[in-house]
Amino acid sequence: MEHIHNVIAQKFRAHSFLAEEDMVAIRTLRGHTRDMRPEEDIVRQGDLPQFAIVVLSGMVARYHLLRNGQRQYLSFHIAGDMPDAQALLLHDMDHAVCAIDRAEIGLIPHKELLTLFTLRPQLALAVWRETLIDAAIFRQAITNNGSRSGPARLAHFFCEQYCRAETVGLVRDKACPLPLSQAQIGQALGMSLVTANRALQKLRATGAADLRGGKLRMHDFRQLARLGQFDPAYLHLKS
Amino acid sequence: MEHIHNVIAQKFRAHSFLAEEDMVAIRTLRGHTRDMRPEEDIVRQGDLPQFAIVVLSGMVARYHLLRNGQRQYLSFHIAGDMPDAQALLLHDMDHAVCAIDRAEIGLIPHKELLTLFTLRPQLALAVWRETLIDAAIFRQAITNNGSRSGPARLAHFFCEQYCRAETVGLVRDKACPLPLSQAQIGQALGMSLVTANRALQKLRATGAADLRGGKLRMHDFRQLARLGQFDPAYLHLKS
DNA sequence: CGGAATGTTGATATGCCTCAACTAAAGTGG
DNA sequence: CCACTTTAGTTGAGGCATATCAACATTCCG
Repeated sequence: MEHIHNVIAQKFRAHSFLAEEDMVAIRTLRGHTRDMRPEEDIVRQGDLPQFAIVVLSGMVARYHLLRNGQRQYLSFHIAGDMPDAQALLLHDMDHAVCAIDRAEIGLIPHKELLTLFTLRPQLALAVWRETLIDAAIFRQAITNNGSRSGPARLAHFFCEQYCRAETVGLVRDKACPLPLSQAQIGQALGMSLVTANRALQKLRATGAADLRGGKLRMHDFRQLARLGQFDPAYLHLKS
Repeated sequence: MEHIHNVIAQKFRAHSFLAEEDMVAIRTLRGHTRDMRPEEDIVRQGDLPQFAIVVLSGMVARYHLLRNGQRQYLSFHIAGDMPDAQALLLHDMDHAVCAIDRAEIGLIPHKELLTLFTLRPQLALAVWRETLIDAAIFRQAITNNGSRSGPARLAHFFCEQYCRAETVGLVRDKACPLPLSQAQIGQALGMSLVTANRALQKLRATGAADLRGGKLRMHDFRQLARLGQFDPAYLHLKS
C-alpha cells in the first residue's frame, strides 16, 4: 500500500506542484495490488472498470483490437503511470489495457479517487494533467506514424520511452527496460514485423541505440533525437 | 456573449449531466469573440495561451508542424468544441490551432474558467471529460492511420466527422460541412494528395458518401461504417 | 475574363507487405 | 544435462500499394 502511495506521489511531483496536504491525502487512498503475467489483460474493450490502475513495476500497454483480430498498440506505461485514468469519467472502455511482461499494478476504487478529488481539488488537476500528457503523447504518435520513415519513427519512439523511463529513475548505464518484441513494435508503429526488424538494424548501424533482450541501450541520444526529430517538449516535464 | 454560453451549454449536455446551477454558472463567464480567416492560426506551437478557445461556428483544426515545414493535422473541431482546453493545465502548446475556413471563436480567459471550476467542480469534470473524448479520438486516429487501407481510413474519418456534426445539429439532408481540401485530408490521414484523391473516388464509386464543395454527403452510413470498421463507442456520446 | 487554387489522371520508381526459409535463443521435459 | 519444442529474430524474393512527378481539367475568385 505504501508502495502505491509513493509511486503516485513521485509521479505527480514530476509534472504538478502539490501541497504537503495533498501528499498526506494521497496516503489515505485504499486499494490493492495485483501481479500480472505477460500478455495478460487488465481491462478489455467494452469493460466498465470500477478500479483505476497504477503501474507499480513492469510495463503495461493500451491497445485497440480490430475485427480481424489485429492489434494496434496505443501507448506503453511504466511505474507511476495511470493508464486508464480516463475510465474515472468515461465509463465504457474504448480500448484494452494489458501487461507486456510481468507487471505489478495497484488498483484503486474509482469512488476512493473521486471523493479524494472533492477534498483535494489539486489532486484532480494532477490526474487531469496526467491524462492531458497522455493525449499529447497520442498526438505525437499520430504524427510519428503518419509522417516519418521507418527508422525515424523507431528513433522517435525510442527517445520517448527513454525519456519517460528517465523521469522515474529507470535508466541505468544509459539503458532502460523496453520488453517489446519486434512484432509488438510493428503493431505500435504501424509497420510489419519485417519492416520493424529492418528499421531496428538501421538504428544499430548508426550506433545511436539498440534494443536487445528487452533492454533499450542508448549510445548517442542526441543523434537518435536528430534522426527521429524528437523534441521532448510534448512530454511537459517540469524540469 | 450569449452565443458562447449557449454553445458551451449545449455541448456539455451532450456528454455530461449538469445541474441547473451549473448552467447558470456558465452564463457568468466573460470573454470575447473573434472572426478567423481561412488558414489563420489561433495559437502556434510554443505559445503560452491565456485564453481558452470555444468554436462557435466554422471549422478549426489542430496540427503539428515538422522541421521540413510539413503539416500533420491532428483533429478537426466544430461548434461547441474547446480545441485547446488542455492549455488550461499544460501551458506550453505542443501543437498549433488554426481555422480551416472562416470561423467564429469565443475566447475565455483561463482565469475565468479556473475560478469557475473551484465554484462548480462539475464543470471542471465536464471539461475534463471533453479532453478525454479528444484523447479517445486521437487514439482512433492512431489506429486508423496505422492499420487501415486508404479508402477504409477515409471512410472511418468521414463517419467520425459526420457523427460529431450530427450531435451539434450540423447535419441537414444527410450532409454536413467538411471544408477540407484533398491535400488537407492527406495531411490528416497520413497519405499523399494523390492517394487521398483516389481513396475518395473509391468511396464515391461505392455510392456510400461523397465530399464535394466542402460538404460531406452521406448516402449510406451503414455501408460506410462497415467499410471503415467504424464503431462510434469511442465518441462517448450519452445517447 | 484571367489567374490561382483545387481536383483528376497517368507513368514511374520506391518502399513496404507478404510469404517463406532459416537461424538463434529460450523454455520444457526426459 | 541434453534433446526437443517453441518463440523470436533475420534474411531474401516477389508483388502490390503508395509516393512522386508531371500534365491537364475544373472550379473558384477577384
